[in-house]
Order: sequence, then C-alpha cells, then structure tokens
Amino acid sequence: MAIQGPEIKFDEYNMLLNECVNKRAVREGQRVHAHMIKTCYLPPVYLSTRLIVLYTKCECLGSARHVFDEMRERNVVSWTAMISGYSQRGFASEALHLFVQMLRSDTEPNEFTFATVLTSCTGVSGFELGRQIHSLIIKRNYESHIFVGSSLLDMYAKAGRIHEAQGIFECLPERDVVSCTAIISGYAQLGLDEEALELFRRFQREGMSSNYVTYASLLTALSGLAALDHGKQVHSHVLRCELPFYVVLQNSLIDMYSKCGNLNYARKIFNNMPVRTVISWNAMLVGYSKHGKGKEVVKLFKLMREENKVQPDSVTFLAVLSGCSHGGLEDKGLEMFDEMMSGGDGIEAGIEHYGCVIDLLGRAGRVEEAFALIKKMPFEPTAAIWGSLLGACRVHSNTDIGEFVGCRLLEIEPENAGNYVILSNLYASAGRWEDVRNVRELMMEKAVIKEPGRSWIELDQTLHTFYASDRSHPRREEVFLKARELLVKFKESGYVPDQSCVLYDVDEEQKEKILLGHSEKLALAFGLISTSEGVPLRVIKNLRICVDCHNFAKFVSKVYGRRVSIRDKNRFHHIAGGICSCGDYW
DNA sequence: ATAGGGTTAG
Repeated sequence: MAIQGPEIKFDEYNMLLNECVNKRAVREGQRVHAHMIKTCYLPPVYLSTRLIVLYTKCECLGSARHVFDEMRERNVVSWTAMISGYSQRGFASEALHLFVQMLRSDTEPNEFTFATVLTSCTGVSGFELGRQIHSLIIKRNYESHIFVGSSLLDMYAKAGRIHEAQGIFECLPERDVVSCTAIISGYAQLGLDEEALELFRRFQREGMSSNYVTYASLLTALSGLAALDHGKQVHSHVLRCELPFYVVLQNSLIDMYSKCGNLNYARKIFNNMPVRTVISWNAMLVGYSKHGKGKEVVKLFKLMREENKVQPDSVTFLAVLSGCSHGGLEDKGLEMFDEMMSGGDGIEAGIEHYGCVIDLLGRAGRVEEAFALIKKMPFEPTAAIWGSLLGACRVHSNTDIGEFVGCRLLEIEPENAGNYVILSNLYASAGRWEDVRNVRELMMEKAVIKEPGRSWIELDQTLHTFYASDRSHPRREEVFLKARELLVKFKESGYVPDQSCVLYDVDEEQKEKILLGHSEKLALAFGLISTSEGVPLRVIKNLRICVDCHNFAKFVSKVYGRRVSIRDKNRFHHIAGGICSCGDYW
C-alpha cells in the first residue's frame, strides 16, 4: 500500500487501517498513523478506534493507550476496545480502572463492554467489582445476553461460586458451545470432575456441538478422575473429527495421559508435536515428576535447554524441583535451585519453589538445613511448608525440631487432623506417651474432617468409587469379604496393621476394622475380585495415602504378583514385588 | 469498529 500526498481523507485512511488490522501489519499502521500526525489530520472517533484496535491486537498497548488518551471525544466502542486490549493482555486492574473511568465519564457500557470487562474480574478485589458489575448488568437487562451471560458465569465459577454460575447458566435463554464449555470448565477447574463429565454427557445428548476448548476442559476433568478409558475415547474422537490439533488440546492430552498413569502415551504426543509451548514442556515434566522419574525430569529439562526454543518459566522450575525431590535426586535439585536463583532466566523464586527445596532437604534427612532455609526465605511459611518439615522430622526422628514445627502447625492449621497424627506419631516414636495422649485429645477437640477419604478404580470404562467403610457399592458384601480374606492372608506373610494411622481413640479390634475399611483397601479388594490374574491394578485416592494402606498395597503386589499403582493427592506410587517407587517417602 | 469458554504449577 502506498501513502501519497497530504490530501488523504477519511475513506482512504479507513481502507488502509482496515487492511492493517486484518493483516496485523503494525508497521504499516504506524506509517498511516504518522501520516495523520504529519498532515495535521485529526482523526474522528471511528478512525482513532481503528488505531486502538490495531495496536492492541499487535501487542502495542502503550501506543493504543496513547491514541486513546489523545482523543477529543470517545464513544462506547473506543472505551470498550481499550478495555478489551488490557483484559486480553492480562492487565486486569488497568481494564477495571478504565471501566470505572468510563462510567464516570457518563458513557453507557453495552453488551460488548460487559462481556469483556468481566473477564478481568478475577481475584478477590476483582470479584467484588464483578458483583457490582453484575447488578449493573441486571439493571440494564443484559443478564441473559449469551456473551454477557457466559462471561458472567465464568467469573462466578472462577471465584469458586459454582452454584451462582450454574444459576446464570440455567437462566440463559439460548446456549452455544462457549456457554456450555464455560460451565463445564467451571466445574472442572474446581475439581468437580464428575459433575463436569456429567454435564458434558448431558450436553452431548442434547446435541450440543463441541470444539477443541470443550475437549480441553473435558480432558481436565478426566485427568482429575484418572479416567484413562474415557480419555482414550476423547483422544480417538478428536482424531476422528479431524479437529485441528491445537497445541492446547495436545497439552491437555499429555496431562491426561500422564495423570492417568500412561507416561509413554504422553511422551508420544509430546514427541509428535510440531509446535510446543512452555505448557507442553511443563505438562510433560510434571508427568515425570509425579511418577517419581527424577532422571527423566532432568533429562527432559536438559533437552529443553538444548533446543532453546521455549524459555522455562516458574512452573518449569517447580516441576523440575519437585521432580528431583520425588525422584530422590537431592543434589541435582539443589543445583537446579541455584540455577534458578542465579537469575539467568529472570524467574523469581516463589514460596512454592522454597517448599520444594525444603521438602527435598527434609527427605534427604537434612532437617536442620531445611529448617534454616525456612527461617531464611523471604516468605512467611505456610502450613504446607511446616507440614512438609514435620513429616521429615517424623521419618528422621528429629523430635526437637519436630516439636517446635508441630506446635507452629497446630497454631496455623488447627483444623487439619493429619498434623495431629504426625505429631503424635513423632511423640510415640520417642516414647513420650503423655504427649501422645495430649495431642490426640487436642485433635478430638479441634480437628475437622474436611474431605472424606475416597478411592476409585476404573474397570471397563466405569469408575467404581469407595468411601471409608463404604456401604454403598453394589458389591459391598463381596468387597468386605475379600478385604477380610486379604487381611488374614497378608498377616500370615508378615503384614502388621499400623494402628498409628487410626485417628480415633478406640480399642485395637475397632482400630483394625477402621483400618481395613480405608477406601483404597476396598478399591484394591474390588480390583482383585473383578480382574483376572496378573492384570495391573490402578487405584486413585483423593487424599494422601496412609502408611498402612501403602504397606497393604505392597502385600497385594507381593502376594498376588500384581503391579499396583496408586495415585494419591501428590504423586504416583508404582508398587511391584513389595517395593514402591516412592522409596517410602511421600 | 468493540464481546464470552481453554492447556502446566499451587
């Protein structure tokens, strides 16, 4: 395109700018803009807005804002375009600030403005403003507008208010892929995986169409459920549909396969990707990390460095550090922490990174060093950090630090029953029975069971879920009988129930019964009666696995010659021949 | 002219 003569007017500028916007040709656009200035042409609102759109789409927010600030008058479109520019680039507070200014300038927002500004209403302060914006939306009768409604329900879902999100969704007079995907992903992001899956099925029955975003959200739910069969189905469906294989979808598949226990499939997808983002690398690294494959983590990170196409981010280092920790590579982990702290990648160590290193030191028995690092780090330690150190103190029998840490932990997190158990175990191993009793009493007084223990196992595309001492499963009688049989059999082979895992103060017989009722044991028993000999068992647990169940699973692997994998809240335990990949530290 | 849902970590 050519810019000639000083006599260029609206029509020509409009045409030129439209072309620039379509082609994202920011250099050309800048020339057009410069020409306006040079010839003292004062663009009308319409053309300035085109410039704003061009600049925001080309990541030149500063230039866009400059044009916006210089405008003599603005209308709802120019305000909205500028707000949209900020929210799409993740500058939420600027977007919200501008929206407030817009209201003050007496410009009436329209459905475009509401739909875009709500995407910036995340976080606590954003949510408060979001609520207020919601009331404006109701007043102006935009609540059931499909774009505004989707944005609104998404805001509520991201704030954890899933019921409000559901309410808005139910009130939408029409639905489309985006609004349906928004509600599915709302559930999935909150870990309400079954609900997300159920909704997806409902929408499918109702004939809703899906796209790659829908499948990515669905895969998040399936990862959470470790529903490998379902995940495979989605994978082949996606292939059959010949959906364009977006990176995002492949990232979700990597995550799904590794969280379902199938690292090889995950790596196959990773290897075949024509383009990888940092999330692809992170998902793969996290996969290896959760499976305790420290060496693979280190190798893959090295490959990432060598390829040098994608810069590691803070999540990358989190994955690498936790991978070293889970894989028992203490020195390598410390080395990686130094590498990060040297600042070459421009990544600031967050509290989670310190958490990994503290975990790693504690695991290696370097409890004093871990404690020193907590005192040295520029963050206030969280319950998770103290909890990790307390666990290390118990395993390595460091009563001095353990006592201090345990007391701090009970102050910050008095409701968490697990803390009391670990502390009382620590006292027990030191023979301090009086303290054991005190801690137990304190626990009865203050602790609350937040999330009931739950385990499940996938057989023939069906998830079988068990709760502690479950009476709901259709084959419960058989399952209990089998569990009892296992108890007797394993005792003969040397299994001793670890009663320190029982939270309640009851007699031995009761304790044994409670222990045997743990959901993962029921799932294992069910797995044994429902599969033929030699078939590996894959159990998922929503919380951390207890020492006794971990031991029990070892006996399953040894006595029955089965490979057992258990995914708990933090990681995978691959158990074969009585030995677990976690090295009995988790 | 301006608009909504998505992937890793915690």
